[in-house]
Amino acid sequence: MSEISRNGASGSGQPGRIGIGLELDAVHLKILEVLRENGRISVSSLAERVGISRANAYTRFEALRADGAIKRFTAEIDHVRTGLGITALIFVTVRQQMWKQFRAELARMPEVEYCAITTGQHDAMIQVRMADVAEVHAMVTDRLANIPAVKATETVFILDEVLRRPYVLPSDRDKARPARRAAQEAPGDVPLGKMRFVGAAEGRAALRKDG
Amino acid sequence: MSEISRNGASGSGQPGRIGIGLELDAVHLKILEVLRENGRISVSSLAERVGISRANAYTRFEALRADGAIKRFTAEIDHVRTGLGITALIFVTVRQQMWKQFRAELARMPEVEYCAITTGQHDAMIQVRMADVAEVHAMVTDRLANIPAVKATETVFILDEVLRRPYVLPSDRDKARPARRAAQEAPGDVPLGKMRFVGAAEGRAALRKDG
DNA sequence: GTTGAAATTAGTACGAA
DNA sequence: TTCGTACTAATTTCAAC
Repeated sequence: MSEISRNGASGSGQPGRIGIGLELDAVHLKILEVLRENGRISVSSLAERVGISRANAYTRFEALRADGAIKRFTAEIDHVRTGLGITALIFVTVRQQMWKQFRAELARMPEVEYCAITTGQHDAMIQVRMADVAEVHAMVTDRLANIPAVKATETVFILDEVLRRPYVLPSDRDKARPARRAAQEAPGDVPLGKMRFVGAAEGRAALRKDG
Repeated sequence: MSEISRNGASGSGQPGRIGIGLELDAVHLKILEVLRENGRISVSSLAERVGISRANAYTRFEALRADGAIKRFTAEIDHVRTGLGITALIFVTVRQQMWKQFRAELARMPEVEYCAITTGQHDAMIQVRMADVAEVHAMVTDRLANIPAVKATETVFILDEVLRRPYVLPSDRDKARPARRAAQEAPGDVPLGKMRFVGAAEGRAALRKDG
Protein backbone atom coordinates (compact mmCIF):
# COMPACT_ATOMS: atom_id res chain seq x y z
CA MET A 1 0.00 0.00 0.00
CA SER A 2 2.98 2.32 0.20
CA GLU A 3 4.91 1.22 -2.86
CA ILE A 4 2.18 2.89 -4.86
CA SER A 5 3.57 6.22 -3.85
CA ARG A 6 6.61 5.48 -5.92
CA ASN A 7 5.31 3.47 -8.80
CA GLY A 8 1.83 4.79 -9.44
CA ALA A 9 -1.36 2.82 -9.24
CA SER A 10 -3.29 3.53 -12.39
CA GLY A 11 -3.55 1.22 -15.33
CA SER A 12 -6.07 2.62 -17.78
CA GLY A 13 -4.99 5.08 -20.41
CA GLN A 14 -2.32 7.75 -20.26
CA PRO A 15 -3.16 9.82 -17.22
CA GLY A 16 -0.33 12.30 -17.39
CA ARG A 17 1.94 12.77 -14.42
CA ILE A 18 0.60 15.53 -12.24
CA GLY A 19 2.17 15.24 -8.83
CA ILE A 20 5.48 13.87 -7.71
CA GLY A 21 4.40 10.48 -6.48
CA LEU A 22 1.10 8.99 -7.47
CA GLU A 23 -0.17 9.41 -10.98
CA LEU A 24 -3.68 10.75 -10.76
CA ASP A 25 -6.06 9.58 -13.45
CA ALA A 26 -9.67 10.51 -14.04
CA VAL A 27 -10.89 8.00 -11.47
CA HIS A 28 -8.66 9.42 -8.78
CA LEU A 29 -10.01 12.88 -9.48
CA LYS A 30 -13.55 11.62 -9.35
CA ILE A 31 -12.85 10.06 -5.97
CA LEU A 32 -11.48 13.36 -4.72
CA GLU A 33 -14.52 15.15 -6.08
CA VAL A 34 -16.82 12.94 -4.06
CA LEU A 35 -14.72 13.05 -0.92
CA ARG A 36 -14.41 16.81 -0.76
CA GLU A 37 -18.19 17.06 -0.76
CA ASN A 38 -18.81 14.17 1.57
CA GLY A 39 -15.79 13.26 3.61
CA ARG A 40 -17.68 10.67 5.64
CA ILE A 41 -18.98 8.60 2.78
CA SER A 42 -18.25 4.89 3.08
CA VAL A 43 -15.79 3.41 0.64
CA SER A 44 -18.55 1.13 -0.60
CA SER A 45 -20.81 4.03 -1.53
CA LEU A 46 -17.79 5.82 -2.94
CA ALA A 47 -17.11 2.89 -5.24
CA GLU A 48 -20.70 2.95 -6.39
CA ARG A 49 -20.72 6.66 -7.13
CA VAL A 50 -17.41 6.54 -8.96
CA GLY A 51 -18.33 3.41 -10.87
CA ILE A 52 -15.57 1.06 -9.76
CA SER A 53 -15.42 -2.04 -7.63
CA ARG A 54 -15.09 -1.84 -3.87
CA ALA A 55 -11.65 -3.42 -3.78
CA ASN A 56 -10.47 -0.91 -6.32
CA ALA A 57 -11.97 1.92 -4.34
CA TYR A 58 -10.19 0.74 -1.20
CA THR A 59 -6.90 0.50 -3.02
CA ARG A 60 -7.18 3.94 -4.54
CA PHE A 61 -8.49 5.46 -1.34
CA GLU A 62 -5.51 4.15 0.55
CA ALA A 63 -3.14 5.22 -2.19
CA LEU A 64 -4.45 8.77 -2.15
CA ARG A 65 -4.07 8.92 1.59
CA ALA A 66 -0.60 7.35 1.60
CA ASP A 67 0.59 9.59 -1.21
CA GLY A 68 -0.59 12.70 0.60
CA ALA A 69 -3.00 13.82 -2.11
CA ILE A 70 -5.58 13.62 0.66
CA LYS A 71 -4.02 15.30 3.63
CA ARG A 72 -6.83 14.71 6.11
CA PHE A 73 -10.54 14.69 6.64
CA THR A 74 -12.19 17.44 8.54
CA ALA A 75 -15.53 18.85 9.60
CA GLU A 76 -16.65 22.23 8.35
CA ILE A 77 -17.93 24.15 11.31
CA ASP A 78 -20.30 27.09 11.40
CA HIS A 79 -18.30 29.74 13.20
CA VAL A 80 -21.31 31.89 14.02
CA ARG A 81 -22.93 28.94 15.77
CA THR A 82 -19.81 28.25 17.76
CA GLY A 83 -19.49 31.83 18.89
CA LEU A 84 -16.68 33.06 16.64
CA GLY A 85 -18.74 35.18 14.30
CA ILE A 86 -16.14 37.83 13.58
CA THR A 87 -13.57 37.07 10.89
CA ALA A 88 -10.71 39.36 10.08
CA LEU A 89 -7.78 39.44 7.71
CA ILE A 90 -4.57 40.85 9.07
CA PHE A 91 -1.93 41.76 6.54
CA VAL A 92 1.47 41.69 8.14
CA THR A 93 4.73 43.23 7.12
CA VAL A 94 7.52 41.12 8.50
CA ARG A 95 11.03 42.25 9.26
CA GLN A 96 13.33 40.41 6.93
CA GLN A 97 15.38 37.61 8.44
CA MET A 98 12.93 37.31 11.29
CA TRP A 99 10.67 34.91 9.48
CA LYS A 100 11.54 32.01 11.69
CA GLN A 101 10.47 33.90 14.77
CA PHE A 102 7.28 35.01 13.06
CA ARG A 103 6.36 31.45 12.19
CA ALA A 104 7.12 30.26 15.67
CA GLU A 105 4.84 32.87 17.17
CA LEU A 106 2.08 31.97 14.74
CA ALA A 107 2.17 28.38 15.86
CA ARG A 108 1.28 29.62 19.33
CA MET A 109 -1.86 31.41 18.17
CA PRO A 110 -4.71 28.95 17.97
CA GLU A 111 -7.20 31.58 16.85
CA VAL A 112 -5.34 31.89 13.58
CA GLU A 113 -7.11 29.79 11.00
CA TYR A 114 -5.00 30.53 7.99
CA CYS A 115 -1.67 32.15 7.22
CA ALA A 116 -0.04 32.60 3.85
CA ILE A 117 3.10 34.33 2.67
CA THR A 118 2.24 36.65 -0.18
CA THR A 119 3.79 38.87 -2.78
CA GLY A 120 2.66 42.46 -2.94
CA GLN A 121 2.42 45.24 -0.47
CA HIS A 122 2.53 43.01 2.58
CA ASP A 123 4.45 39.88 3.39
CA ALA A 124 1.81 37.70 4.98
CA MET A 125 -1.92 37.46 5.39
CA ILE A 126 -3.46 35.81 8.40
CA GLN A 127 -7.13 35.06 8.95
CA VAL A 128 -8.53 34.97 12.48
CA ARG A 129 -11.86 34.04 14.00
CA MET A 130 -12.99 35.94 17.06
CA ALA A 131 -16.06 36.42 19.20
CA ASP A 132 -16.21 40.16 18.66
CA VAL A 133 -14.40 43.10 17.12
CA ALA A 134 -12.73 44.01 20.39
CA GLU A 135 -10.98 40.66 20.45
CA VAL A 136 -9.58 41.27 17.00
CA HIS A 137 -8.30 44.60 18.15
CA ALA A 138 -6.73 43.05 21.21
CA MET A 139 -5.19 40.31 19.12
CA VAL A 140 -3.57 42.78 16.77
CA THR A 141 -2.36 45.22 19.40
CA ASP A 142 -1.51 42.88 22.26
CA ARG A 143 -0.17 39.88 20.49
CA LEU A 144 0.84 40.59 16.94
CA ALA A 145 2.27 44.04 17.40
CA ASN A 146 4.40 42.79 20.27
CA ILE A 147 6.23 40.35 18.07
CA PRO A 148 9.53 41.94 17.09
CA ALA A 149 9.32 40.28 13.70
CA VAL A 150 6.16 42.22 12.93
CA LYS A 151 6.92 45.56 11.39
CA ALA A 152 3.37 46.66 10.55
CA THR A 153 -0.14 45.30 10.28
CA GLU A 154 -3.26 46.21 8.39
CA THR A 155 -6.56 44.80 9.48
CA VAL A 156 -9.61 44.24 7.35
CA PHE A 157 -12.89 42.71 8.46
CA ILE A 158 -14.81 40.12 6.54
CA LEU A 159 -18.42 41.19 6.16
CA ASP A 160 -19.62 38.07 4.40
CA GLU A 161 -18.12 34.84 3.17
CA VAL A 162 -19.72 34.42 -0.21
CA LEU A 163 -18.33 31.01 -0.95
CA ARG A 164 -15.90 28.49 0.39
CA ARG A 165 -15.38 25.50 -1.81
CA PRO A 166 -13.83 22.50 -0.19
CA TYR A 167 -10.73 22.52 -2.29
CA VAL A 168 -10.53 23.10 -5.99
CA LEU A 169 -9.61 20.28 -8.35
CA PRO A 170 -8.21 20.42 -11.86
CA SER A 171 -11.39 18.79 -13.12
CA ASP A 172 -13.37 21.83 -12.03
CA ARG A 173 -11.99 23.80 -14.92
CA ASP A 174 -14.08 21.91 -17.45
CA LYS A 175 -17.33 22.38 -15.60
CA ALA A 176 -18.90 25.77 -16.12
CA ARG A 177 -17.17 26.70 -19.36
CA PRO A 178 -18.03 24.32 -22.21
CA ALA A 179 -15.73 25.76 -24.90
CA ARG A 180 -12.79 27.86 -23.77
CA ARG A 181 -9.69 27.03 -21.89
CA ALA A 182 -8.34 30.15 -20.29
CA ALA A 183 -4.57 29.98 -20.46
CA GLN A 184 -4.50 28.75 -24.01
CA GLU A 185 -6.15 31.70 -25.69
CA ALA A 186 -4.70 35.07 -26.46
CA PRO A 187 -5.94 37.70 -24.01
CA GLY A 188 -7.50 39.56 -26.93
CA ASP A 189 -9.86 42.38 -26.06
CA VAL A 190 -8.98 42.87 -22.44
CA PRO A 191 -9.65 46.09 -20.60
CA LEU A 192 -6.14 46.19 -19.28
CA GLY A 193 -6.77 49.30 -17.27
CA LYS A 194 -8.82 47.23 -14.90
CA MET A 195 -5.99 44.96 -13.95
CA ARG A 196 -3.13 45.55 -11.65
CA PHE A 197 -0.54 43.04 -10.54
CA VAL A 198 1.36 43.97 -7.47
CA GLY A 199 4.98 43.02 -7.35
CA ALA A 200 6.81 42.42 -4.12
CA ALA A 201 9.34 45.20 -4.44
CA GLU A 202 6.86 47.91 -5.28
CA GLY A 203 4.78 47.59 -2.19
CA ARG A 204 7.71 47.06 0.08
CA ALA A 205 9.32 50.30 -1.00
CA ALA A 206 6.08 52.14 -0.42
CA LEU A 207 5.98 50.84 3.13
CA ARG A 208 9.50 51.79 4.03
CA LYS A 209 8.32 55.07 5.52
CA ASP A 210 7.08 53.43 8.70
CA GLY A 211 9.40 51.34 10.73
CA MET B 1 -33.61 14.45 16.92
CA SER B 2 -34.70 17.83 15.65
CA GLU B 3 -36.44 19.24 18.70
CA ILE B 4 -32.97 19.58 20.13
CA SER B 5 -32.36 22.50 17.84
CA ARG B 6 -34.93 24.44 19.74
CA ASN B 7 -34.59 23.24 23.28
CA GLY B 8 -30.93 22.42 23.66
CA ALA B 9 -29.43 19.06 24.44
CA SER B 10 -27.13 19.58 27.37
CA GLY B 11 -27.87 18.73 30.91
CA SER B 12 -24.74 19.29 32.94
CA GLY B 13 -23.83 22.72 34.14
CA GLN B 14 -24.60 26.11 32.64
CA PRO B 15 -23.26 25.96 29.10
CA GLY B 16 -24.16 29.46 28.02
CA ARG B 17 -26.06 30.15 24.86
CA ILE B 18 -23.65 30.60 22.00
CA GLY B 19 -25.50 30.12 18.75
CA ILE B 20 -29.10 30.67 17.84
CA GLY B 21 -30.35 27.11 17.99
CA LEU B 22 -28.42 24.45 19.84
CA GLU B 23 -26.72 25.26 23.09
CA LEU B 24 -23.16 24.08 22.83
CA ASP B 25 -21.63 22.74 26.00
CA ALA B 26 -18.12 21.51 26.66
CA VAL B 27 -18.93 18.07 25.29
CA HIS B 28 -20.17 19.49 22.03
CA LEU B 29 -16.99 21.47 21.63
CA LYS B 30 -14.91 18.42 22.37
CA ILE B 31 -16.79 16.53 19.68
CA LEU B 32 -16.10 19.32 17.21
CA GLU B 33 -12.45 19.33 18.21
CA VAL B 34 -12.12 15.66 17.40
CA LEU B 35 -14.12 15.88 14.19
CA ARG B 36 -12.18 18.74 12.67
CA GLU B 37 -9.00 16.72 13.04
CA ASN B 38 -10.45 13.43 11.94
CA GLY B 39 -13.65 13.83 10.02
CA ARG B 40 -13.88 10.12 9.26
CA ILE B 41 -13.70 8.85 12.81
CA SER B 42 -16.50 6.46 13.70
CA VAL B 43 -19.07 7.63 16.19
CA SER B 44 -18.03 4.79 18.47
CA SER B 45 -14.44 5.94 18.57
CA LEU B 46 -15.64 9.48 18.94
CA ALA B 47 -17.66 8.51 21.99
CA GLU B 48 -14.61 6.86 23.46
CA ARG B 49 -12.34 9.85 22.90
CA VAL B 50 -14.87 12.30 24.25
CA GLY B 51 -15.80 10.13 27.20
CA ILE B 52 -19.51 9.64 26.63
CA SER B 53 -21.67 6.69 25.72
CA ARG B 54 -22.21 5.61 22.16
CA ALA B 55 -25.89 6.48 22.21
CA ASN B 56 -25.14 9.93 23.53
CA ALA B 57 -22.49 10.44 20.88
CA TYR B 58 -24.96 9.56 18.15
CA THR B 59 -27.54 11.95 19.57
CA ARG B 60 -25.09 14.85 19.84
CA PHE B 61 -23.53 14.10 16.50
CA GLU B 62 -26.93 14.24 14.83
CA ALA B 63 -27.86 17.36 16.76
CA LEU B 64 -24.73 19.19 15.64
CA ARG B 65 -25.40 18.23 12.07
CA ALA B 66 -29.10 19.11 12.20
CA ASP B 67 -28.41 22.42 13.89
CA GLY B 68 -25.87 23.37 11.28
CA ALA B 69 -22.94 23.72 13.64
CA ILE B 70 -21.32 21.09 11.46
CA LYS B 71 -21.93 22.19 7.91
CA ARG B 72 -20.31 19.26 6.15
CA PHE B 73 -17.39 16.90 6.10
CA THR B 74 -14.67 17.29 3.57
CA ALA B 75 -11.29 15.98 2.49
CA GLU B 76 -8.28 18.27 2.60
CA ILE B 77 -6.50 17.89 -0.69
CA ASP B 78 -2.87 18.63 -1.54
CA HIS B 79 -3.16 21.10 -4.39
CA VAL B 80 0.40 20.65 -5.55
CA ARG B 81 -0.20 16.92 -5.94
CA THR B 82 -3.35 17.52 -7.91
CA GLY B 83 -1.67 19.92 -10.27
CA LEU B 84 -2.96 23.24 -8.96
CA GLY B 85 0.19 24.46 -7.32
CA ILE B 86 -0.30 28.16 -7.91
CA THR B 87 -2.49 30.03 -5.45
CA ALA B 88 -3.41 33.67 -5.87
CA LEU B 89 -5.46 36.25 -4.04
CA ILE B 90 -7.40 38.66 -6.18
CA PHE B 91 -8.71 41.76 -4.48
CA VAL B 92 -11.70 43.07 -6.34
CA THR B 93 -13.34 46.47 -6.33
CA VAL B 94 -17.00 46.01 -7.16
CA ARG B 95 -19.29 48.60 -8.68
CA GLN B 96 -21.93 49.41 -6.12
CA GLN B 97 -25.38 48.01 -6.79
CA MET B 98 -23.91 45.33 -9.02
CA TRP B 99 -23.22 42.88 -6.25
CA LYS B 100 -25.88 40.48 -7.37
CA GLN B 101 -24.26 40.15 -10.76
CA PHE B 102 -20.85 39.75 -9.20
CA ARG B 103 -22.04 36.92 -7.01
CA ALA B 104 -23.77 35.24 -9.92
CA GLU B 105 -20.58 35.29 -11.97
CA LEU B 106 -18.58 33.93 -9.06
CA ALA B 107 -20.85 30.93 -8.85
CA ARG B 108 -19.84 30.12 -12.39
CA MET B 109 -16.13 30.03 -11.59
CA PRO B 110 -15.21 26.65 -10.20
CA GLU B 111 -11.56 27.58 -9.82
CA VAL B 112 -12.49 30.04 -7.08
CA GLU B 113 -11.95 28.37 -3.75
CA TYR B 114 -12.88 31.20 -1.46
CA CYS B 115 -14.54 34.58 -1.71
CA ALA B 116 -15.21 37.05 1.06
CA ILE B 117 -16.62 40.56 1.17
CA THR B 118 -14.24 42.78 3.09
CA THR B 119 -13.91 46.23 4.52
CA GLY B 120 -10.92 48.28 3.51
CA GLN B 121 -9.42 49.34 0.24
CA HIS B 122 -11.16 46.66 -1.79
CA ASP B 123 -14.60 45.16 -1.64
CA ALA B 124 -13.91 41.47 -2.03
CA MET B 125 -11.07 39.00 -1.87
CA ILE B 126 -11.11 35.82 -3.89
CA GLN B 127 -8.66 32.96 -3.71
CA VAL B 128 -7.99 30.85 -6.78
CA ARG B 129 -5.99 27.69 -7.47
CA MET B 130 -4.34 27.35 -10.85
CA ALA B 131 -1.83 25.18 -12.64
CA ASP B 132 0.51 28.04 -13.47
CA VAL B 133 0.92 31.79 -13.29
CA ALA B 134 -0.30 32.27 -16.85
CA GLU B 135 -3.64 30.79 -15.93
CA VAL B 136 -4.03 33.26 -13.10
CA HIS B 137 -3.28 36.05 -15.51
CA ALA B 138 -5.81 34.74 -17.99
CA MET B 139 -8.38 34.32 -15.26
CA VAL B 140 -8.01 37.92 -14.14
CA THR B 141 -7.89 39.47 -17.59
CA ASP B 142 -10.28 37.22 -19.52
CA ARG B 143 -12.87 36.40 -16.97
CA LEU B 144 -12.85 38.77 -14.03
CA ALA B 145 -12.09 41.99 -15.88
CA ASN B 146 -14.87 41.27 -18.34
CA ILE B 147 -17.48 41.29 -15.63
CA PRO B 148 -19.16 44.72 -15.67
CA ALA B 149 -19.53 44.59 -11.92
CA VAL B 150 -15.76 44.45 -11.52
CA LYS B 151 -14.27 47.91 -11.38
CA ALA B 152 -10.68 46.98 -10.59
CA THR B 153 -8.57 44.06 -9.43
CA GLU B 154 -5.32 43.61 -7.61
CA THR B 155 -3.57 40.27 -7.74
CA VAL B 156 -1.18 38.87 -5.20
CA PHE B 157 0.47 35.46 -5.30
CA ILE B 158 0.75 33.14 -2.37
CA LEU B 159 4.32 31.98 -1.97
CA ASP B 160 3.71 29.63 0.91
CA GLU B 161 0.79 28.54 3.04
CA VAL B 162 2.24 28.49 6.50
CA LEU B 163 -0.76 27.07 8.23
CA ARG B 164 -4.35 26.13 7.59
CA ARG B 165 -6.24 25.01 10.63
CA PRO B 166 -9.41 23.07 10.05
CA TYR B 167 -11.66 25.66 11.62
CA VAL B 168 -11.03 27.48 14.83
CA LEU B 169 -13.11 26.78 17.88
CA PRO B 170 -13.75 28.92 20.95
CA SER B 171 -11.98 26.34 23.06
CA ASP B 172 -8.76 27.03 21.20
CA ARG B 173 -8.41 30.30 23.02
CA ASP B 174 -7.50 28.59 26.25
CA LYS B 175 -4.83 26.38 24.74
CA ALA B 176 -1.56 28.15 24.16
CA ARG B 177 -2.04 30.97 26.64
CA PRO B 178 -2.36 29.73 30.19
CA ALA B 179 -3.15 33.05 31.88
CA ARG B 180 -4.39 35.91 29.79
CA ARG B 181 -7.61 36.46 27.96
CA ALA B 182 -7.09 39.03 25.25
CA ALA B 183 -10.27 41.07 25.05
CA GLN B 184 -10.58 41.45 28.77
CA GLU B 185 -7.37 43.26 29.46
CA ALA B 186 -6.55 46.85 28.82
CA PRO B 187 -4.36 47.24 25.74
CA GLY B 188 -1.68 48.79 27.95
CA ASP B 189 1.75 49.24 26.43
CA VAL B 190 0.95 48.85 22.78
CA PRO B 191 3.15 50.15 20.03
CA LEU B 192 0.21 51.79 18.33
CA GLY B 193 2.28 53.02 15.46
CA LYS B 194 2.50 49.46 14.24
CA MET B 195 -1.21 49.07 13.81
CA ARG B 196 -3.49 50.36 11.15
CA PHE B 197 -7.14 49.57 10.72
CA VAL B 198 -8.53 50.24 7.30
CA GLY B 199 -12.06 51.53 7.10
CA ALA B 200 -14.27 50.95 4.11
CA ALA B 201 -14.78 54.55 3.08
CA GLU B 202 -11.13 55.50 3.20
CA GLY B 203 -9.95 53.01 0.65
CA ARG B 204 -12.91 53.46 -1.62
CA ALA B 205 -12.31 57.17 -1.95
CA ALA B 206 -8.69 56.56 -2.80
CA LEU B 207 -9.71 54.27 -5.62
CA ARG B 208 -12.21 56.59 -7.20
CA LYS B 209 -9.63 57.84 -9.67
CA ASP B 210 -9.97 54.80 -11.90
CA GLY B 211 -13.31 53.85 -13.28
C1' DG C 1 -9.53 -5.28 -11.56
C1' DT C 2 -13.78 -7.72 -10.23
C1' DT C 3 -17.09 -10.40 -7.64
C1' DG C 4 -18.92 -12.95 -3.62
C1' DA C 5 -18.88 -14.59 1.22
C1' DA C 6 -17.29 -14.20 6.24
C1' DA C 7 -16.06 -11.29 10.02
C1' DT C 8 -16.40 -7.11 11.96
C1' DT C 9 -18.29 -2.86 12.88
C1' DA C 10 -21.74 0.71 12.63
C1' DG C 11 -26.38 2.37 13.46
C1' DT C 12 -30.99 1.87 15.84
C1' DA C 13 -34.34 0.99 19.38
C1' DC C 14 -35.53 0.23 23.76
C1' DG C 15 -35.59 0.02 28.83
C1' DA C 16 -33.27 1.49 33.19
C1' DA C 17 -30.94 4.79 36.00
C1' DT D 1 -30.90 13.52 29.45
C1' DT D 2 -27.66 9.81 29.62
C1' DC D 3 -26.25 5.05 29.73
C1' DG D 4 -26.21 0.12 28.59
C1' DT D 5 -27.70 -3.63 25.97
C1' DA D 6 -29.79 -6.20 22.35
C1' DC D 7 -31.01 -6.21 17.58
C1' DT D 8 -30.61 -5.05 12.65
C1' DA D 9 -28.22 -3.32 8.81
C1' DA D 10 -24.19 -2.00 6.69
C1' DT D 11 -19.32 -1.91 5.88
C1' DT D 12 -14.74 -3.81 5.62
C1' DT D 13 -11.74 -7.56 4.82
C1' DC D 14 -10.29 -11.59 2.53
C1' DA D 15 -10.73 -14.99 -0.57
C1' DA D 16 -11.08 -16.91 -5.34
C1' DC D 17 -12.04 -15.79 -10.16
